[in-house]
Amino acid sequence: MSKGAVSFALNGRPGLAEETRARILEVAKALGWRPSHPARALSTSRAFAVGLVIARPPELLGADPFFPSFIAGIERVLSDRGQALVLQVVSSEQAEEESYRGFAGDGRVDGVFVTDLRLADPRITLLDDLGLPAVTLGRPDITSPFPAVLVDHETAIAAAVAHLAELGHRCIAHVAGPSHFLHGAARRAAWERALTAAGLPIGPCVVSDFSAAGGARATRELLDATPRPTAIVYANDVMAIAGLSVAAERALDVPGQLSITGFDDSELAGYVSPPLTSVRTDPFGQGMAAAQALLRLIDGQPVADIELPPAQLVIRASTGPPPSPSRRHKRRATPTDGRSDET
Amino acid sequence: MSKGAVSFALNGRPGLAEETRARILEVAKALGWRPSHPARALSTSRAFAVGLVIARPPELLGADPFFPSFIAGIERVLSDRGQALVLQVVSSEQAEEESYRGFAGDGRVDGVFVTDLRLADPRITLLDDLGLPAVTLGRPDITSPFPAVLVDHETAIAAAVAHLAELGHRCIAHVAGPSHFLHGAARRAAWERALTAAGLPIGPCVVSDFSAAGGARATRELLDATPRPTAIVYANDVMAIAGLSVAAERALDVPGQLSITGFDDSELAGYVSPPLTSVRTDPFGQGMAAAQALLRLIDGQPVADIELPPAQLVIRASTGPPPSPSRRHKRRATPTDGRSDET
DNA sequence: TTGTACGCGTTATCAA
DNA sequence: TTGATAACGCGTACAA
Repeated sequence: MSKGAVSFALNGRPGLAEETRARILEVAKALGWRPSHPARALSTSRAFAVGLVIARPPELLGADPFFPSFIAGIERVLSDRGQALVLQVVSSEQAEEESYRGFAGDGRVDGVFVTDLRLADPRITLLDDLGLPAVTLGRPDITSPFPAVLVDHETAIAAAVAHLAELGHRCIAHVAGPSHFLHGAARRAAWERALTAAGLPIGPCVVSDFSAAGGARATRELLDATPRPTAIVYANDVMAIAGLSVAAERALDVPGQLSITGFDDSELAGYVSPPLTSVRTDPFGQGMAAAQALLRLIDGQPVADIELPPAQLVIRASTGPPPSPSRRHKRRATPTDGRSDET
Repeated sequence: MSKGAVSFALNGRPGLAEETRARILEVAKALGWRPSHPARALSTSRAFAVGLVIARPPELLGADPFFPSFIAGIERVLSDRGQALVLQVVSSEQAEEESYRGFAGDGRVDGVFVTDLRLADPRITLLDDLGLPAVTLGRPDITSPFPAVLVDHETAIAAAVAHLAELGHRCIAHVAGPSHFLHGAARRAAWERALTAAGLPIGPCVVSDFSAAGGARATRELLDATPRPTAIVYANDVMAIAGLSVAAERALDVPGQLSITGFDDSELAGYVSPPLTSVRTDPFGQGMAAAQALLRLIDGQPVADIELPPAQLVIRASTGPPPSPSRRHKRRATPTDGRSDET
C-alpha cells in the first residue's frame, strides 16, 4: 500500500476503488492507527485547534459564571470535530496581545475568539494584521473583518427598567461594569435609554468592576447619595448579590425598600434571598455559535454575523413596588413619555 | 548557515563558536524568526502543551469558583515556558475517558491534570496504560504512579465543626458533595471525625451535588427532619448560600437559629448576608503547583508529592451560638451512642 | 493507483 | 572543536 492511497482513504476523498478503501480502513483500524496530529499540522499547516484568551484578574474569574459555560458551549462543537481548545488566561491587556501574537506565530491555533470587546478594540486590527481568523462576541465599535455573535441584551435591560418603572419606581440607579468594555457601556446606555423612554430622569450610576467587593462598594455609594434610589439595576449578578447583602446590612428590606435586578441569571440568582430578578443570557449557546462560526471561517467559508435569541428578563422576588406608594402619584411623568401607568 | 547550526544556536547547545552563535541569534531576531511549533512537535514528539479535562455538567460549571482560579494558576506557570493549556469539557465520565485517549493518541499534550478524583478512579490506570504523565489533585485511594498535589482540607473542616461545637451546637449536620468524589467523601469523613472528637453524635448528612438547587433541596430536607440541626456544614459555598436562602424563606435567623458554614471561601462568601463562615482553599496555588509538578515530570525529573499549606477556616457572621443556650448543658451526648439529643 | 517531493526543526554523522 | 550534511518523523499533495 502506498502512503498516498492511505491518506486518500482515510480522508474519504474520491479517486480510489471502494474495495481498496475498505481494505485500508480495515487494516488501519486493526492496527489501531491514528493520524499523528503534529504531522498533520506540519503538512497542512493547520493546528486543528482554536484559541481563547481571557484577560481578567484571576480573583474575578472565579465569580464570573460566563466563561465556564461559554467554554462548555465551545467544547460541545469542537469535540465532535477533533478540534482542541487552547486556553490562555492573562491578567493584563498587554499580555493579552502577546498571547494572540504567540498563537499566530506558533501556529498553535487556526483561529481565536474575542470576548470582552473594548472601545476601539486594538485586538481587531492586531488579528487582522496577523491574519488570524477570529469571531467576536458582540459587534465591535470599529470596522471589523470578523463575523460577530450577537445577542440583544439591551432589550432585556430595557424590560428590567420598564418593569421597575411600572412598579412605580422613579429613581432607578445603575451599577455598571467597567466602562471600557463595550458590553458594560451598552448596558449602561440601554438603561439610560429605557429611563428616557419611561419618562424618568437618568438616575445615579456608579461604574464598578463586576466583583462582589466592587458591587458592595457601589451599592453603599448609591445608598448614601441623595436622592436615594429605590431601585438598582446591576450589570451582573455577582454585584447584585453583593448589593442584596449591603441592603441587609442596612436593614433595608428588598424589595420593600429597595428593588434590585441582576444580569446573567447565574445559577445562584434563584437561590439567594430574595431570589434575584435577573436577565438570562445563554453563554453556552454563544459558545456553540461562536465555535461553529469560527470553524466555518477557518474552513474558508463565508460567515455572516450570527444573531442569537435576545436575553430574557426573569422576574423574581427582588423587585417590587417602591416604599411609599402614596408618592407614586404625587407627580406624574410628563405626558410625552407614555410611561404614566402604574399598578 | 546550516539548519543544524541554527538549531544548535537557538537551543543553546554546545559545539558552536560563540561568535557564530551570536550572529545566528541576531539574524534570527532580525528576521523575526520563530520556530514552528508543528515542526518542533513533529521532530521532538513533544506537544509543548498540557491537558485538562473537566467532567462536569455545564450548568454546574458556571457556579463553581474552583476551575477558573485553578486554570489561572496553571497558566501563570505555563505561559512563562511557552507551554499551552488544552482544555476539554465533557459531561459524562465515558466521554472523559475518550478525551484522555484522544489526548494521548493525538500527541496533543505531553501530560494531563487529574481533578475531581473518584473512588478507585479508573483514570489512574488508564493514564498509566497510555503512558501519559499526570498529576493528580489529591491522593487517589488506589496505588498511583503519579505525583499528587495535596492540600489538607480536613483540618479546616474539623476546625469548623470544633468552632460550632464550642459555640454550643450539639446537632451539626452536613450537606456533602457527590460521594463518589474522593474530596466529597473526605470532607464528610472529616466532619464525622470532628464530631466524634468533640464528643458529639454524628448528625444528619445529606448527599448533594454541589449545585445551588441541590443545596436548597438538601437544606429543606435537613430542616424538615427531627431533630432539626442547629448548624449545617456544607461541602461548598454555592450550596451554603442556597442554604442561607432556604433559612430566610423559613424565617429562620442565621446564625440566631441556624448556623451555616461553607467551603471554598469564594468571592461571594463575604458578600452574602450574613457573610458566610467558610473554608479558604487556594485553587490558584494548586494550579501553580500542579503545573510545576507536571512540567518537571514531563521533563523526566523525579517529582514527589507536593504538600500545600492547609486550608483555613474563615469565621464570619453565619455562625453563632445555637438558639437555646440554656439547654446546652442540659444533657451531654453519651460517648457511645450519640443520637439522643434534640432541640 | 503509486511514487515522490515537501513542510520544518532536531539530531546523529562526518568532514574540515 | 566547529560547522556542514543528511536522515528522520508523518501525513498531504501532485505528478507520473
